[in-house]
Amino acid sequence: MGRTSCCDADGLRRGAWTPDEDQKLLAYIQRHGLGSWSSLPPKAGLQRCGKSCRLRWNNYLRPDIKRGEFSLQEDRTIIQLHALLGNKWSAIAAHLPKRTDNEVKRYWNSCLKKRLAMMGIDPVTHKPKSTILRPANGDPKKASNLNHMAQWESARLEAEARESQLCQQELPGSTLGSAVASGTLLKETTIAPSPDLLKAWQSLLLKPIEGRVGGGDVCGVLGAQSGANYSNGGFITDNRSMALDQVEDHVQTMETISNGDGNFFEEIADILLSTNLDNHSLYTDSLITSTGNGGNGELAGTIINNGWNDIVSLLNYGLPNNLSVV
DNA sequence: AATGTTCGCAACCGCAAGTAG
DNA sequence: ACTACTTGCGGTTGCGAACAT
Repeated sequence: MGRTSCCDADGLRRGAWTPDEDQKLLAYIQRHGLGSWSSLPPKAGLQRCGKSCRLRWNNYLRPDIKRGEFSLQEDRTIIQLHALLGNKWSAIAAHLPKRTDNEVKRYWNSCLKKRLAMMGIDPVTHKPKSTILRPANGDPKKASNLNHMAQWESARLEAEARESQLCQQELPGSTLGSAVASGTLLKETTIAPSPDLLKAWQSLLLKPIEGRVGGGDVCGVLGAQSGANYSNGGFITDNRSMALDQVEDHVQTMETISNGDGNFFEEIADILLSTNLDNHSLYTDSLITSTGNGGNGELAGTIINNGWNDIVSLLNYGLPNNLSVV
């Protein structure tokens, strides 16, 4: 489109596809299935490069493509996965049945990004633009955690509001809303994670370990505690290594689940519950021990706990009803 | 009605990773 | 181990329709 292309040199066509070309490509793939894209065009009688054919097929001709408006559920999934994965459009699209990465990307750029901006949330960082949360004790790391929580909570509340509105409008007397709120929908949804989602999840789990000195994102409060003291290991006890083992076990479990037939999110929920995260036991009690300034431990535990709640929110509120086993 | 602007969409480009020879 | 080729991905562009002035 206005630019020089490799196709031009070969005298190949470019630009919009004609119905005739679509028909030729469709007919060829129906007859021979998918194979080498580079050798397909001449065999199919098309004067296109293989790349162009692949794109046309993947973004338009594939029979399992859903077109039209995105549902609220899809909106929510995109926003939450984008917060988790960033611009990994193919990974996000993998969790939206029948949607292409191109369409998800376009929808994000043309619609969702603006919507978030209007809500005062930075679509890149997913953090509130003008934070009402002052940096805790002037510590930017703590402020970062609080901002992160704020954006998650904001998205969650918005979704919750819409859900409840839908329930009232479409399903009077339905228990859907309470099911969503209580997380019981989790049990009814079978879904496996994409490798990217799994990776993101693992990084969340391991972040407080790897980044214990410098601090991190959701759980980076350890660094905010007292970087200097942690850097010489002064407050790390045996309990800590036990806790690390626990976390690493969970990561291994996650990998097992992701390879099996289990319900990924259900298993995660079980892990979270079995680890007593609600009681801050994993980090507050095991990792943050006698710091000599006790109050910080409580604060950190609260933030960490909220961090986990963010993830649980993703699991509970972000589960699209229409997703099936990947 | 004419013109300018915005938006939605399809398609292209370049890069990186994977694979075959 | 190296190279050439293929494929997948994310960013970007151009076109046309819809909307605003």
